[in-house]
Amino acid sequence: MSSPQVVTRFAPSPTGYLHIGGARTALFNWLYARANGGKFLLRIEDTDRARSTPEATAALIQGLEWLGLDYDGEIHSQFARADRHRAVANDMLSTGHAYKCFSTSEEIEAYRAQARQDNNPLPFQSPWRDADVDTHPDAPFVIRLKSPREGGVAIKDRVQKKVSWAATTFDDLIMLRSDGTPTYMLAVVVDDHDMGVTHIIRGDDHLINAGRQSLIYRAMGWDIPEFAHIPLIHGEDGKKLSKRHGATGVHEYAALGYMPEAMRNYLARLGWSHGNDELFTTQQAIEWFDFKGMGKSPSRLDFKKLDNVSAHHIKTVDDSTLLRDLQAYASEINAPLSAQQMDDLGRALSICKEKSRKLGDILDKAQFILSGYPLEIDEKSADMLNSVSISILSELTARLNNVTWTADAIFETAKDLAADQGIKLGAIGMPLKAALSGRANSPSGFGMMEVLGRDESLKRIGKAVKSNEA
RNA sequence: GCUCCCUUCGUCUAUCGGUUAGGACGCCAGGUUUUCAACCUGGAAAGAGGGGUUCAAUUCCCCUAGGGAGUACCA
Repeated sequence: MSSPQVVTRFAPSPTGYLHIGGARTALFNWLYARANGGKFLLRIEDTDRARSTPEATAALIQGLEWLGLDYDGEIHSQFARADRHRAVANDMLSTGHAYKCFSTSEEIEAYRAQARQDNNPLPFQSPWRDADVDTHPDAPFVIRLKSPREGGVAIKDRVQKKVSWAATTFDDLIMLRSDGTPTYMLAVVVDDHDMGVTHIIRGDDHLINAGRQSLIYRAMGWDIPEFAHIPLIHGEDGKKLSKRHGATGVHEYAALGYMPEAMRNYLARLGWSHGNDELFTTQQAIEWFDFKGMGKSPSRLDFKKLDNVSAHHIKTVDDSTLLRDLQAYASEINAPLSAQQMDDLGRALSICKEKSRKLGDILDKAQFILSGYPLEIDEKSADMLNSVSISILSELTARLNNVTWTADAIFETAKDLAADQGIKLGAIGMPLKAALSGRANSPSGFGMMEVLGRDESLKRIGKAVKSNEA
C-alpha cells in the first residue's frame, strides 16, 4: 500500500515580523516535507482582523524567502475561508456535536471569578448545552463544541509521545463567535483537513490545543493528522525569547550578517540532532531529518555558536552563493554594492573570507578595494608607518621589479628580504597592510597586492612612503 | 491556583540498563602565525535531589525541587 503524500504547513498569524522561533518551526516543516517528497504549504492565520496587517504578511513571506524555505502552491488565507468554517460549525450544530450558547461575557466572567474563589478547577459549563431549542431567546449567541464531560482525551505526538488529559480539562470551546466569525480553533482544523495536511509540526505551546482540536476532528469524523510539537526557543538566560535578548526576528539576523545557509544549519541543530553532526548542508539536513532526533526540552539561543556555524559556512559555501548573499546583505544594511564593486569583491573574495565570521567581516576586509582611493588611514595603521618600516617598504618595492605579480612570489620576496635584514616577517607584513589598506583589519598584504595589481599596489606603497618623508 | 510538558559539562547535544559518560561552541594554558575573531596541541567542565525496580541505573517507576507552556468570543 502506498502511504499518502506528506503535507506539512506553516501557519503564522500576520501580526509582526517572522520570529526566529517561527522560522525554526517553518524550517522543520519544510525539512520534513522535502525529506519525504511532500508538500510544504503556507497559510496565513488572519482571522483576527484587528491585529492582522498586510505589512506583517509581507514580512512573513520575505522572511521565509530569505531563509530559502519555498512553499508549494498559493498562499492560503484563513480569513478568506470563513464561509467554509461557518458551514462546518452549522453542520456540527445539526448533528448535535455543537450547540448555541447565549451566555454573555459577563456571565462567563462571573462564573470564572466564582470558580477561582471556590477552587473549582472546572472550566465554564454553559447552561445552554442541553437546552431545548424552544427555550432559546432572540439574542446573540456563540456556537460551542459539545466536548465530552467524562473520560480522557489523548493524542499521539511524534515528539511528545502520548499525552492525555481528563475530559473535564476542556471547556466547550467556541467555534463561532457571536458576530458569526469563526475562531482559530475551528479554522485550523477545517483548513488543515481541507488542505490535506498530514503532519502538524508546531511549537509546543500548542500542545493542549492539539487535544482540543482532536475533539473537533472526532466530531466531524475526520482523520486526525500526525502531531509533532517541538519545544520553544529561549533566550540565553533560559527565559522566553523577547526583545531584551537581542535579535528575535529573522530580518535582524539578516542584518547582522548571517547567511541563510548558516541559519538553517544552526536553527536545525537547535533542539534537534543527528548524532554528533554539528556542521551540515541543507541537503544533509533534508536527508537526516526525523522526529527521533528532536529533543523535548526548550533550548537556548547561543550567538557564539551561531558565529562559529556562520564562519564555517562562509568558508565552505561556493563563491557565487557567497557573493549573492553579500550583495543582499549590503542592500539590507543600506550600503548597496555597485556592479564595479561586486566585480572587485569577487576578485578579492578568497582573501577576504578567510577568518570571517559574518558577512560584514568580509565587507570590512574588502574595504581596501571597495572604498577607493585615496585611502583613509586609521590610527593603528598610521603608527605602523614610521621611518623604519617605510624604509623597509622602499626596499621591498625595489626588490619587486622583476617579480611575477602573485601573492606567493611577493611573499617569497618578502621572506628573503626579512632573512637578509634579520627581521621578522611581521616587520614587513604589518606596514605593508597599513600602506595598502589603511586599516588594521585587512587581508594579507601579499594577497591584497595580487588583487590590486602591480601598478595600484606600488602607487599605494609609494604614497605611504612619500607622505612619511614629508 | 489548576492542567500538561521538561531536567546530562556555562550552552547545544550523544547515550536505544553494563561507557574511563562522547562530540561541538565557549572558556583556560601552551605553540604557531604578516601577532588576528585563523590554525595546532593540551586542559578544566555534566547525569537537579531523594526513594524505589534490577546482579547492574544517566537510562525504567514514584516523590520533591527547579524550569517551561497553557488556562480568551487571540492565534
